[in-house]
Amino acid sequence: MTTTVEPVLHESRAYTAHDHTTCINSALERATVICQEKGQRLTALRKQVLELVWQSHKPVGAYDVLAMLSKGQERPAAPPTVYRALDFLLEQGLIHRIASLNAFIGCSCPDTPHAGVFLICEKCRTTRELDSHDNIQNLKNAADSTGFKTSKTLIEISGLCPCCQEEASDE
Amino acid sequence: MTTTVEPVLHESRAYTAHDHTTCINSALERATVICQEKGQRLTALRKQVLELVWQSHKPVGAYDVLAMLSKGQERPAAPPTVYRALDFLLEQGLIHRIASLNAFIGCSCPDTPHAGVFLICEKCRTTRELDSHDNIQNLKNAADSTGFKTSKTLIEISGLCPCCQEEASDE
DNA sequence: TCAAGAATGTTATATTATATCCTTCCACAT
DNA sequence: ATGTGGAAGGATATAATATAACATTCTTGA
Repeated sequence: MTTTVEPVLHESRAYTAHDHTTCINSALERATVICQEKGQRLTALRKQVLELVWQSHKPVGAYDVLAMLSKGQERPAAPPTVYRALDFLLEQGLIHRIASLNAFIGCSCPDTPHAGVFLICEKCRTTRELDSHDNIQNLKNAADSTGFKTSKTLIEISGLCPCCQEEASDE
Repeated sequence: MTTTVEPVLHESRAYTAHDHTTCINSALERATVICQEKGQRLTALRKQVLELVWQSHKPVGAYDVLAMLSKGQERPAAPPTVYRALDFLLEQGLIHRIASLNAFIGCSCPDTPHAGVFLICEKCRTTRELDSHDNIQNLKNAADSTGFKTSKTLIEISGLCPCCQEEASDE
């Protein structure tokens, strides 16, 4: 007998219309708590950058954040400002980096550190995080069985999200 | 009962001393045949770039290739020259791109198109390609079971190769 | 209150990648 | 053999991403 492992979607709302302010607020609140518990300083800037990353369910480039951050400011922010904030958020596990897009996305389950599996829509870029712990473990095992010692896994899956598949079939 | 799937290492020599000219030559020969069969033109430039990518079992940056290519030339090559050759080699499946390093590595089994699983040593950067077809398939299934339609998978595993683990324990 | 370290600001530059236009080369039909 | 069309490569410029290095400000705790 085989145990079927159901993949769990961390951010199940990514594809459907929803009150996105809830996503943002809950992300900010959780971040606040997490940083407090760890004795890390979620400064105003870092919080703002986190909020900007969470503006959508699509990965955001550092320079997009930079532009949003600078909007309306007399003196625009400089790249290191953003990269440092992003680095902090990465370290705290509050965001993930999507290597194939050179972009960043809010982590939908920052409470426990984890390697993400990302489903990236090639059409609309909406990106969903999959909790595929067993698959990751299997990969790790495969790697380690060759004598390798795994420290990080990076898994990015590109394709079409359900919405964009529908649109494609309409045409 | 469970079937244990043994991972297959495509380039088993990556970590051990070996006559690397054999690796290069065999890669070039296979590339020649593959392109001939597909009616693709493996021009002198493309062949040279492939050879340069194969100089080691570590991913090589486009600008590294550029520098090697320009070495000794009166007029150095320009970036598009290299990127075009690399794009061609990627399309033909003769090399892979390692997104986490913005670098390229020769494909050790270019005869059949495939998604790679890469074991990247964080210390010496030696990178080995793992044939982990079943794991990839499982991941795809997990993704597709959520309504996603997978087209590409990117899997990069960082850690320590056997050699660098030994060195670390020596210290 | 002051000192130390963390965070941010500022300037400059490194690194990676692409757009565009022009020239050359090659395969093929004539 | 020769012209032609499209692919390949050369050349120039610039876009996009990321970091180095140093100055200033802020925070926290002694």
